[in-house]
Amino acid sequence: MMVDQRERLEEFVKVCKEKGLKITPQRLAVYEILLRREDHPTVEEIYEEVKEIYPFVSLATVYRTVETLEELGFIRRVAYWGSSVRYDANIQEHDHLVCVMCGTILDLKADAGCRVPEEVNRFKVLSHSLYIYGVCPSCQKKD
Amino acid sequence: MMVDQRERLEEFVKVCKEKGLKITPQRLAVYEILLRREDHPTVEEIYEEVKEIYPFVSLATVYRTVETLEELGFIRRVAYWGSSVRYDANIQEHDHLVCVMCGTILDLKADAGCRVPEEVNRFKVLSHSLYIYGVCPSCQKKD
DNA sequence: ATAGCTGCAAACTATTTGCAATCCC
DNA sequence: GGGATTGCAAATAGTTTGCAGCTAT
Repeated sequence: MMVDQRERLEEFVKVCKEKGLKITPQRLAVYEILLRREDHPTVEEIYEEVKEIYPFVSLATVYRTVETLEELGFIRRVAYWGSSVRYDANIQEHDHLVCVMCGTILDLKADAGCRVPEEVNRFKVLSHSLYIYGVCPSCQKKD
Repeated sequence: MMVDQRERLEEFVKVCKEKGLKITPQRLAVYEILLRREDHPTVEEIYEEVKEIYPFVSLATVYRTVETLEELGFIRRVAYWGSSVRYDANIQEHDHLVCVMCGTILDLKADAGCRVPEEVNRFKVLSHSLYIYGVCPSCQKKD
């Protein structure tokens, strides 16, 4: 697990070098945080965590960094309900478990068994993901 | 199809009366538009269409109306990629076909065969939906 | 008559952008 | 050194809200 994250980080450094992008501490921090977290944080949440290490970081930088990471294909924007975008460093196909009360989104390893054809309604299919909506254990208690 | 829409509209009127909500032309127009359209419009798009009939309608009213319709369970917010929320008057369980180029979202009738258990990871499951991402025919041409 | 709605404008929240100073390679 | 990146502040885009007048029941 840890090893995999390190590999991903090294891959990121490699790709940045290839593209002439600079390896800044802020960039590494944002990607590390996203690799470590499993709850698909918002940009604001990533910012709060980066600030613990680099107190002078600006929110705009975090926005620009996630944009870069997304363009390079290292992270994905998660389809969401709430008012802000959430990001996910797990770029393999996987399903999502969404709490409709608090908005938390967890990854589900196993594909629930959907087989999606390469073409649907004349759309060229690129990927798919299954969203399961429910109430998480901690929100069930609140009720 | 038309009949079904009329039924839904009558049901809406009935529920409004029960709850002491007023049946205003703006409300009916918004719901009618959502029933008729199959592309999950944004609030702005609904507003543009309502304006054709009621030129003095305000965007805020459309926002308030979709909120009401959502609370009453007549429409659903669709998980989305773009920057604005999209709404869907089809409240039955169904899957979505999303164009990653233009953001259009189409409904897919047939369930792709996912069987989701009632409890996953200790979440109480309420519903689920499958998102298939791809490129729509018209965006394929643009490339 | 009156509670609920509407339109307007102002407020808010999330995100993007321009720019001068700064930092990696 | 020099282009890329950053932090700040200002600008946008999407959405919400307060309020006075209007409308459906």
